[in-house]
Amino acid sequence: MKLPLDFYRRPDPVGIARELIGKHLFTRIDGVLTGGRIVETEAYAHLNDQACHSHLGRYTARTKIMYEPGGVAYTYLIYGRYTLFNIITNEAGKADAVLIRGLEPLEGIPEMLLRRGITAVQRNLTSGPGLLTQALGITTAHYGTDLTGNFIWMEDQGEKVAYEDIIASPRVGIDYAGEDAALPWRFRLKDSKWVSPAK
DNA sequence: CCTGCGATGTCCT
DNA sequence: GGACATCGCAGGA
Repeated sequence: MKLPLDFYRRPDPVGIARELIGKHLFTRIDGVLTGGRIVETEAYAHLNDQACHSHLGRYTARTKIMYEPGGVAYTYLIYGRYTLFNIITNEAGKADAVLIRGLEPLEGIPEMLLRRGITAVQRNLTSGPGLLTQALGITTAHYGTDLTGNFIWMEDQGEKVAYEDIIASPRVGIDYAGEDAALPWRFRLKDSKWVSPAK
């Protein structure tokens, strides 16, 4: 079933990031269904987390969507070439987010290969936050997209992932966050080949 | 207005 | 292991 707004509008982005492992992410862009199983996430909290774009209430053109009620997409361009996809969680004004970092491709694989410009189903089809967005057709144009709508959504397909099968470790690429860089808020499905290659 | 750089990935050595 | 592409945004002037 499609994850409802209630799922997103809760506190504790860390718990939500963990719960999203084993859920499914779908897009229907230009009428084409693509999607897969989420195997890697990271949590970003508006409180006491220097790595979070909304840290200290920072409110800019880029971060304003984070202050909406949970259940919308936060997309942004990184390094001038990759779009990263986050879900916004919590209630309005409590700007938490979860970054989706790894996906096991399941649905619409031919279209995803086409978008990625590769011919074989291999790890770099959807392993990595900048790659899965390409495969799914997510761009900065999807900034603010309703995650319970018909373009981007998540589903619980009934899978129960065992606690010990989810590996928690420090987040990637946030050395600037000082001691918060050590927080174990990156979650990966154990033994999945579809987690991002990042250390 | 101007400058520096990032929640990355790829290619080269 | 290291260089670097490429551009919107953040922050300072």
